[in-house]
Amino acid sequence: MKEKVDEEKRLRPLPNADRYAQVVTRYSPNPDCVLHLGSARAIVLCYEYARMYEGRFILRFEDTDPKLKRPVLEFYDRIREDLDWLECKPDEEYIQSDRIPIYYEYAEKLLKDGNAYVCTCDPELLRRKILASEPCECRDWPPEEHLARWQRMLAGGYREGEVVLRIKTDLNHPNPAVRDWPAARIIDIEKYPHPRVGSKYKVWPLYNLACGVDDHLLGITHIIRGKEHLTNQVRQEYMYKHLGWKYPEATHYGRLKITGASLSKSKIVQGMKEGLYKDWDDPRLATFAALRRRGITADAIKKMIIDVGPKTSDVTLSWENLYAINRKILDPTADRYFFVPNPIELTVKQIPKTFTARLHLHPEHSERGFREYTIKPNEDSGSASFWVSKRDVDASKTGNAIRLMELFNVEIQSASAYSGEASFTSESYEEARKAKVQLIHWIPVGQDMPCQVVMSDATTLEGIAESACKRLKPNNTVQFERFGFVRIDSVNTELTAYYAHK
RNA sequence: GCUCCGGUAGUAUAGCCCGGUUAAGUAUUCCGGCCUUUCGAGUCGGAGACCCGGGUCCAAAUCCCGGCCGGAGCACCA
Repeated sequence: MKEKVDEEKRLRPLPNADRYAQVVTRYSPNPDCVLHLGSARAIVLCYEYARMYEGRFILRFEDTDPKLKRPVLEFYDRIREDLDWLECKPDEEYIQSDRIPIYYEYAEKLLKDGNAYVCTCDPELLRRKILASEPCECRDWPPEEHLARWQRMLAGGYREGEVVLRIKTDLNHPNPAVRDWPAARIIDIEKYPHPRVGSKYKVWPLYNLACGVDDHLLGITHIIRGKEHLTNQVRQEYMYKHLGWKYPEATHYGRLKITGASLSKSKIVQGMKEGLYKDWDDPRLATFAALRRRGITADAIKKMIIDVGPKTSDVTLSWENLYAINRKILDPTADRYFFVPNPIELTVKQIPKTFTARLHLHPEHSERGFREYTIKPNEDSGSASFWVSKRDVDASKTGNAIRLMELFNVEIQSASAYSGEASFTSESYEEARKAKVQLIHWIPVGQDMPCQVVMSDATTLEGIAESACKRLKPNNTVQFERFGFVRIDSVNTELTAYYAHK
């Protein structure tokens, strides 16, 4: 009784899921770049877990740094599009820059209860104090004083860098990074206006304040994020304690890398600025936009992420693996067509009659139909011309037999850089098969269209596609036989396709 | 340097918490056979791993200690 056949790999259960009425997860990107494969772990895991427990999945834009990690308007939509494409549609969406007053409210409460303070110390001095586990001179002033400073902060009575709101923790905490962490600061908002709310707010919450408050307010039960946030959990737990809240269950997974491609936002942005990449979907990038354009399916990405799971160790994915998953998805559905890269014109002589070739769109699904080509030899010479790949002709030396798939067998007589000559030898497939001759694909000259394939290194391969490709539509994913799977990008008088993988 | 994590075949993952029929399973990869009018798919077979050293125990990938290696954090970033 081995019922392993259809056993899809499943996610391990979420910790303490049964303690909550409904599981709520969130994905909270900073809209300062497009999404890429590195983001997939958070997105897919959050979404899939929410689905698995019939819970909710929330998208929350964390755009509270108008200066250093400046949000860019176009990315809000691009991120929504990416999530859409991944079929990880959020049930709710929030934008932190719309919620600034809420963070102010909790900052005030923290201040009032003496759990936070507005520090006016010199940053360098403060740093030394904290490292030495000593309070700065502001820390122990009465709450009223700090509340007053806070009001002055909001009113614009301080300049950028002069003050910072800090949450009291434990000055003796072994990790200096959690001691009295900063929660809000002033931004020179005239100089660095926020793309959505402009110069409306001078005081901006830092990650732990905004994220911590939101996770509680939005009812997040399970936080799934990268392990770079491990100490943020420790920091936020102090704030939760001050506020009398219970911290959600938190899972911190390791970094995701993929061989050969950089998953660093800053490098992607930099490459774009320098013009190294034409666009966010440059095939060399591992952005979702690029993967999509290359015909990598959202399902393949999801499957791979579920396979990887939420472990804390870093993983280095390999493209081969992604391709293998994608190929399994594409193979049953992709129609087959002929594409000849680096074509040469092969003239076949002594063709005894008119041939009609019927080429199935899919080898295992004949019901999908076929393409049909009629080969009518020239009345005088008895010859006809085909586009065939130079590589195929080169591989079979002069005198060798090859078979044009589903058509007839020929013998190569000569070949140069751009053309070649061959003569018809027989029609029978069995004969070719017995002799184990190479089967190659072909396109009748005249029943063709120019085609270029953009490869994964952004180079372009010029060639010729069969004329049946004229009916293809952008976004179709097909297999060019003996070449690989491609996604059709545009169809006009010529065809442009993006290479996915073999 | 300090504070934390983690190390199973090329890659990824299961097993570890609750030590013992797993002589470590699965996917991919690679090699070979079969099949196939694609260099795709399918199918059959093969190759390939518990970081190292101690300890506990009848028994350790599993527990303990040390080392090595890798990663994360140590921002008025997220």
